Amino acid sequence: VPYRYTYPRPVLTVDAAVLGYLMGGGLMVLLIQRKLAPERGRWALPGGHVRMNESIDDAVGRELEEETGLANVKLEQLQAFGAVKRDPTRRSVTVGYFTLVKLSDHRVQAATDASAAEWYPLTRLPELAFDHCEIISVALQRLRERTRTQPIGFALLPTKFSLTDLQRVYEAVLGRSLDKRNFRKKVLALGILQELQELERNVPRRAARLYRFKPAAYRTAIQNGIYFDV
Amino acid sequence: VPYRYTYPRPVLTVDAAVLGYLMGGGLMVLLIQRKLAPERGRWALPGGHVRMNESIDDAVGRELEEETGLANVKLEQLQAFGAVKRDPTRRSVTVGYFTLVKLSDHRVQAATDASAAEWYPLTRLPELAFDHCEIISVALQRLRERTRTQPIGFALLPTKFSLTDLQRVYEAVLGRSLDKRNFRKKVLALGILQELQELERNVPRRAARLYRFKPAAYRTAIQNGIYFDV
DNA sequence: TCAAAAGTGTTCCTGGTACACCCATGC
DNA sequence: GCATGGGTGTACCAGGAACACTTTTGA
Repeated sequence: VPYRYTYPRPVLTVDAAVLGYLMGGGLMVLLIQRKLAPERGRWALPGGHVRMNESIDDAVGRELEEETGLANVKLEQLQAFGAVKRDPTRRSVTVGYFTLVKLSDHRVQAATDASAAEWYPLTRLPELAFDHCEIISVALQRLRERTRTQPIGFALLPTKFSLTDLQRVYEAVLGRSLDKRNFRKKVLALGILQELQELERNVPRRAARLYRFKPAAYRTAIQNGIYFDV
Repeated sequence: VPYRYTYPRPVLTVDAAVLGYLMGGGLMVLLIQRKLAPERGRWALPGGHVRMNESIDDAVGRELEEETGLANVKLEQLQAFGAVKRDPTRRSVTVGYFTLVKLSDHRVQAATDASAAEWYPLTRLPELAFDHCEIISVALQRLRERTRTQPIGFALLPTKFSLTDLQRVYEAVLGRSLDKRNFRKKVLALGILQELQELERNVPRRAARLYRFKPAAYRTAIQNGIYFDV
């Protein structure tokens, strides 16, 4: 039974830019290969149609899980993308979302409308469907703003990490190098890091001390925001 | 002829939170009274349906002009609002926009789907249709962030204004009072103000000097952003 | 002469920035 | 012993914050 409306309606979709950090590889984004038209076979952000009985926030979480297996991820809305020709085959409007995940936490796996799901480095993206390249660039912009007010590094790193790891994350996100001494001073001053009695293993140099974030202080920081001007 | 689709589609609309500043009255928002269902007779943000052959950015400008007479206004997107029950009568998703205008520049006039168009102070809003109250609060939040990076005062004030006028704008937006001497020092240091050989008239006190912004320097500031931490 | 707001500088202190050398480890 | 990154402290400077009195004008 087709659905009938007095006036035409654009298709409404949601898309998720899920970012992760690969040690030694920089920022990564999770892509799927489309199994269906339009843009069949091309790489794209996970996403899909909004159903009538779910909010757009719920829709993007569902689509992400369906297509990549990533579940229980809290996504933040970026904005709507509504250029007339963004989908050459029909009028569609999408709402972009983004989030940060630890690569180590998630083994991604293609499913439903995706024939593959893979992490790609932001610096070497394949040709993407629709305006997904623009969505990713808005996500990156948002992430850069976020560094000032949220402890983003900890969403991206494994539980235990060295201060150098953390600095590399910030350098990858901001796209510039930072002063080691000043970075450590500032990040330790936030008071959300706990020094562990543990060092890196199997490195061909002096092993770095490992840290983790203090869960309570970290939650407070997330909620109240921080002021971290690197 | 009704339009038919294989899957159901939410209605897609756009809404504009147009903010102005009234001397002595604080921040104002432009509202219309709805002439049509749903929410007929209730006050709401100007807005309406997105057509198939226009971008969402174009749609919001068109709707604003149609309903209030405000034309050639550059609106900035906030985000999409897509809770399932935001419109109790049907599934609809809206994209919120906002902009700043000089009250003095615009005589608003209701038209098409609006039976009235009026400025309301943000502090005394009537009961609003749908989730428009939330859209306004997101707009205000965005405006506060904007004070750091854009010379917002000048979008809201008449061409000639005193430094006290400008300070009142920032106080209204930020919701706190500012130190007069520090404010003047900082705002003059931006180098986008031109001192005029002209004073206020008809005030029952010492008249304040008037300023205007230097057009060239102002445009540069808009483009490159400023750093203005009041 | 009173009320009301205009206009004006200085001091203190915090916090950012720049900067170089020794240390520990694995090979 | 050498290459590699780990780890550490100081000095300078800019800019923010706090703060009070005199001036002008109209009523």
